[in-house]
Amino acid sequence: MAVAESEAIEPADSVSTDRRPRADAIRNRDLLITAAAEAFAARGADVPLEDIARSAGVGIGTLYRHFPTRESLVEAVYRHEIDVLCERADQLLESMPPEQALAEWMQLFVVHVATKRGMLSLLRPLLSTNPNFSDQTRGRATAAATKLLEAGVAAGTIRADVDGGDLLRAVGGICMSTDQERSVASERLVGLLFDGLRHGAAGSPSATQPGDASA
Amino acid sequence: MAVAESEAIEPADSVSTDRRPRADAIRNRDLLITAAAEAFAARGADVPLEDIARSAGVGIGTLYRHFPTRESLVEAVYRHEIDVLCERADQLLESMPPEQALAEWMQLFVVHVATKRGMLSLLRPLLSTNPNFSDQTRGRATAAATKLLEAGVAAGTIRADVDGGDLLRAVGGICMSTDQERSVASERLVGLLFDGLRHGAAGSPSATQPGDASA
DNA sequence: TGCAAAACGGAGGGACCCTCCGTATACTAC
DNA sequence: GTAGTATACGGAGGGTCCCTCCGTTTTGCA
Repeated sequence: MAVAESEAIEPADSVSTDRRPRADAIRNRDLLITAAAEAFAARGADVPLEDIARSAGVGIGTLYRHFPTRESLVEAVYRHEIDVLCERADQLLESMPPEQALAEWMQLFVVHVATKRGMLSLLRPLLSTNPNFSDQTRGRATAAATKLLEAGVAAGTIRADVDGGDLLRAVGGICMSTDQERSVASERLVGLLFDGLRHGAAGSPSATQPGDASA
Repeated sequence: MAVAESEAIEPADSVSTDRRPRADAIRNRDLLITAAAEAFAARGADVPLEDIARSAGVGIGTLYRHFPTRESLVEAVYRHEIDVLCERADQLLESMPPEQALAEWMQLFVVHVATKRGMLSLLRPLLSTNPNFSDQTRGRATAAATKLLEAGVAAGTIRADVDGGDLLRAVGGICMSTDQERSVASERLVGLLFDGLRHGAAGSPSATQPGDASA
């Protein structure tokens, strides 16, 4: 999985007083993020940074130049994972019916959370002490979820009384609560949730009232 | 603050196949717990264990013999803090009217949580992966809270519709949510909570219904 | 008072962190 | 193409902390 476009190097409107980074710098940064994502997922938040540098094929000095602290690396990995997830939402919507795209995306979300589990002990303090970072990432993810939901509502296959924020909280909550290694349970529960989203859609025979608490 | 009695060395009913520890071992263990509590509170969960050993006046080898892992030390400190808190509940009840004892104890609780804040990042995983340890400590604390409440109820100065578990959750929740360094806010909120406990006591002029949500 | 068992202390090897600076590489201007 | 320079790379090395191991000391019992 290539790191996506390294988030739009430089808006043209800014005077180029600070130049764009050199090509090798961009490449190495991406290699590091990819290697770090794998390492955190496989070996937890305490992986030696030297191992990450090695598996990315760069020197330890390069790692530290790009990411002065372990937290900054975790942050970059997290941001990148959110990027990928948002991007996939668009791709899925283009290639399949909205409700199927939504289902796929929710399962994708589970996988991504499982991947991030290793980083969790570092991610939590980061999110709680850094509100504008957490707002930003949450906002992006919510927007993607909303887009998927709205497409489903427009097609009449998804109920209209759930918004992106709700969906994210529900899926996230399920992933967090079933905190065991394997995510099979999460996948099943998220599937259940998805069925709930179909239930009571405009086109469905058995529409329920908004706010109805029935399972 | 001396470490209390090193939790009742050995019940007499067990055949002394395993002897009681030597006096210096007991003393050093207590010194280590005291030093660790201070160090964790002052410098967070990452204090070098060597510093703790030094400030306890023992060698690093001694620390490791008593507490093979950092977690085991954290656990011992936590257990000891709970001990002290429970003990103080009894002392307070003997030396002042029940509702005053309860008020004092709640404030004491705030101070103790503030003390433990440094250990929190190690304590959380410990509590969540080790259910019977958490049950045990929670049970002890709940018992102390219940005792204080019941004494107040018997005296007619504390309302009867709150149990020890509720109280602990409420006070604990307040301490956790106001997660800033200083605990002044916690102390004020806990004071507020205490006033709520007096409100609607048997002897109070303005009794409310159990379950009444009014402040 | 003597003697084992128990406990102590800290040297030392290993893992990891992070900085620093000599070397290599990619851009730019000509 | 080429020369020059800002930018980026790599990894040696010094520092911190971890944890084990074993010679020495202390304690409690007979």
